[in-house]
Amino acid sequence: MSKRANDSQLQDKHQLKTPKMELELSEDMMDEDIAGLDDDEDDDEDDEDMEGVITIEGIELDASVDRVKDCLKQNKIEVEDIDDYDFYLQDLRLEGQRSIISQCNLVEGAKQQTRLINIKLVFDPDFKRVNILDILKPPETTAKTSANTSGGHSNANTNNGFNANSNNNNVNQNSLQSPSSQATKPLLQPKRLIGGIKTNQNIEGQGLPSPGNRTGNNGQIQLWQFLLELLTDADHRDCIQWIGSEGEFKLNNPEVVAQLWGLRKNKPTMNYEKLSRALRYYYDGDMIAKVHGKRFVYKFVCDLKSLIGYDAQELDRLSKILIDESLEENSGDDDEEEVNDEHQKPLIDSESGQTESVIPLSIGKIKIFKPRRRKRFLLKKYFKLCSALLVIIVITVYLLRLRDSLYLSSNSLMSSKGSCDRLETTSVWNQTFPMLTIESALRLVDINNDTILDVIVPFGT
DNA sequence: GATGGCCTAATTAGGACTTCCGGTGT
DNA sequence: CACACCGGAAGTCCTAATTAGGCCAT
Repeated sequence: MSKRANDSQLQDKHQLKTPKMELELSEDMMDEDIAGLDDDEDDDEDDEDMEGVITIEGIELDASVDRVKDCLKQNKIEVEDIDDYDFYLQDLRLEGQRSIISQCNLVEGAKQQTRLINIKLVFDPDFKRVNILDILKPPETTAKTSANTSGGHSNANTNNGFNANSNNNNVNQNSLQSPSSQATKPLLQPKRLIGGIKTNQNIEGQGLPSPGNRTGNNGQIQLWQFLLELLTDADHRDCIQWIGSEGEFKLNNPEVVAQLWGLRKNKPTMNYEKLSRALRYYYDGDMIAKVHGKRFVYKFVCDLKSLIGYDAQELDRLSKILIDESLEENSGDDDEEEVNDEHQKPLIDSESGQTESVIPLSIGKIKIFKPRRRKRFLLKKYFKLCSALLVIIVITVYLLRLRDSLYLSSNSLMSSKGSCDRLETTSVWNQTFPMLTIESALRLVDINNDTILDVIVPFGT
């Protein structure tokens, strides 16, 4: 709501600043690329205060690592042997020729929402490694403009753009530009995509088809995702926050969290009692567990690192960095009064459809894992069933033995001859068998009709 | 007329909760 | 006693998959 207002204000501001540029650029990118670059340099320095971070703006959605390398070369990045560098996205090594997006599980819907992306990366010379920090989506207007102008962005076109950019030597603090992004640079309001979680609301909000997986809960945000989102959102640190570094988090204000959850799920009557029930369903799985003895404290017991690329500690740290970063950006953004809420976007952002500022895409290493709740549940059920069967079998055997013993005792009572007090063996017949292999249970049968049970030791050959 | 392809609507199946409630523990 | 917490049971909502039926072309 307020974010939306702020974002739109910001966009308005930019549009007022350079209304013409956008139009002209749409018609003739090449010329404006250079102009746009000059115009952008100041902004870039404001944008990128993090050390060594390079942003490539407006590169094609399906750009490969090699393509990014070309872009870096053409922008004269001062890194030796860039070809020797490997690209990593959240510890996942990316293949050079495949598109980056295809290697980080971008859903179909995301492809339909944008044709250009911004890539934030940082060099790690020690390990000859380029770490992709963020994949960002330019705002809707940018994407649309780009799409319109291109048949727009063909490859030939983009090459020109990078050449035009080669004036830019201050790479560490500046953003690199692809031509289509330069056209709209003043409008750029990058949206963090890494770790973004798709929500149906947002997709629908964009009037786009739900991309879909086949998990049965397609497109709907799950509670654990929502909690992660809140936990990485600076706006909600007062109602929910990490405690410790082991994935524990506390609902400082459970009712508020529940209301937010209800808001997201369109359940106005949601409260903590219901939310906690939903949380308890996670206990059967390996997603979230209760921290016993601590009120309103739960814990992510899943491997967040493999799940979303960050563990709890990193998420907490990164969200703090985001806050700091945003504060710096705000202080750098001297002349305008509006607050840029971009920094307050959660790392795990599946912001509701009400705020258009974030286009949530399942990109990056987010994979929607099904909690193994169902499986555990079925196993539990199976175990119960087996236990019940076992009990029945034990009882049956016990009853049978009881019956036998009763039968024996009744027989011995009936035969007044008294009980057996000694054993005597008598050879009835002799027979040699080649081999006795099968042994059965001992049986008591009255073979010679003397009313005394004979012991049968059955063997087979 | 038979067959196959395509499209659409209805049905089914399953996951993830939501709602309610009785009970337990602190 | 209040309140957090637990877990069973039934219901809801949503989506994907499957099925059925109609239409059309060959």
